[in-house]
Amino acid sequence: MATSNHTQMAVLGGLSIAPMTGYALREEIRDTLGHFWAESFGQIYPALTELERAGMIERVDVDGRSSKFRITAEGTSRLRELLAEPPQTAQPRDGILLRVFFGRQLGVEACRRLILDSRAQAEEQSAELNAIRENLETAADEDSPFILITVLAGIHRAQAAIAWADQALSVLDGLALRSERQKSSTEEQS
Amino acid sequence: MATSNHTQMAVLGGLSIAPMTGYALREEIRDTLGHFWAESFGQIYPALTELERAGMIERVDVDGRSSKFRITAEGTSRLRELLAEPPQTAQPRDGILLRVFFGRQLGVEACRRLILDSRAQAEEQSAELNAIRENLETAADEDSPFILITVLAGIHRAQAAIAWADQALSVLDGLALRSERQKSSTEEQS
DNA sequence: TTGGCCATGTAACTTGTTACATGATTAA
DNA sequence: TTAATCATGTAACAAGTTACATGGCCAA
Repeated sequence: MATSNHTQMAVLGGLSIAPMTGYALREEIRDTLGHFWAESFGQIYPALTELERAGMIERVDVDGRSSKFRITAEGTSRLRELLAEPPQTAQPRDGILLRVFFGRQLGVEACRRLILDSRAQAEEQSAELNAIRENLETAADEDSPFILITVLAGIHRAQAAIAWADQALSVLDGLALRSERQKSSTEEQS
Repeated sequence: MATSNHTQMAVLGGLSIAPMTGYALREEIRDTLGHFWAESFGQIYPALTELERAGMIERVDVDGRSSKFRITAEGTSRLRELLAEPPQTAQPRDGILLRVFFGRQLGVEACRRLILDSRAQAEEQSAELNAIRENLETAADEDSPFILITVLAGIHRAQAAIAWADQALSVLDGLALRSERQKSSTEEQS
């Protein structure tokens, strides 16, 4: 499979920060871009092969089984080219919202659980990112302000998810209350 | 291509609200789930064929070139089954954040433009969804509270995107200021 | 000596988009 | 009569995940 521009972008971008092996690249991407990006081995290794063939990256520190890759001058200009392309926003797909949308079929209780779970996850994420944020705010290298901005995005999103969950739960409470009243008024009629 | 569970979920879900043609289904999905879900014709038509063969949906109003589909009892129970499956959150991929992350390569000005664009989009989205929200809050049918919850999610996200953009821009301003000062102090030294 | 991590790579599969082909109906 | 919209469907392509295969190194 020919690798996508996006994967090339992530790979070249990673190597623009420091030379490393394919394995380390995956780890780096998972740990630092994890909250808004993902690449699997099945993408990274073919991308490395392709980029090397095109002279965008080169091997250094070849030591038998493993080798670090370094970005070349052509690679850097290719990276800048890719970054300058307009970002095509992928179609959003949110399994939780899809389930909530059809909540009448799923049932109020199951909806509540879904929302509570996603709230808990957002809390966790927010805490994690805030820890990273503190380190970044004192860092002085050239990359960290940009990294900080992406972390702030994650924090805002997590906070929004929490606020949404609370509001959603109160809507569901109102729903439960209403059906409760309906039930009792039906009983009175009978 | 065998259709995915998610597409089946969306198709069965759509038909659980009202019987309609494949074409109308696409429109409905685009217009009401649009801010968190997408399906293309290439997914919908094979899914309809498959679901019909499995007895989950059936044709009504066949009029030569077009036919409406209605969900059957088996279809409804299949839908409930699918909805109850744990939502697997797809790997997030945000092209804007990826570009900002490598902002040192992309340049501060290009970053600013990206962020401003995404802010404008979020403003638009927020306005659109707020209009929908007003209609939903007065609606009284059984589906609308759930739909309202998904709309609220979109509004919270859009607001978060706006707040993030403003914060990000102020980080970039600080960066520009700092490099400005560095330049002038270098000039003093020379 | 065994299990875990580092490291590389491939193949099969799943998922989804886009472009194309076709044709009816309807409004300007 | 011509363009837009409704409607259905397929084929080619693109993108990405997962599982598998392989093997060295190191610590308990």
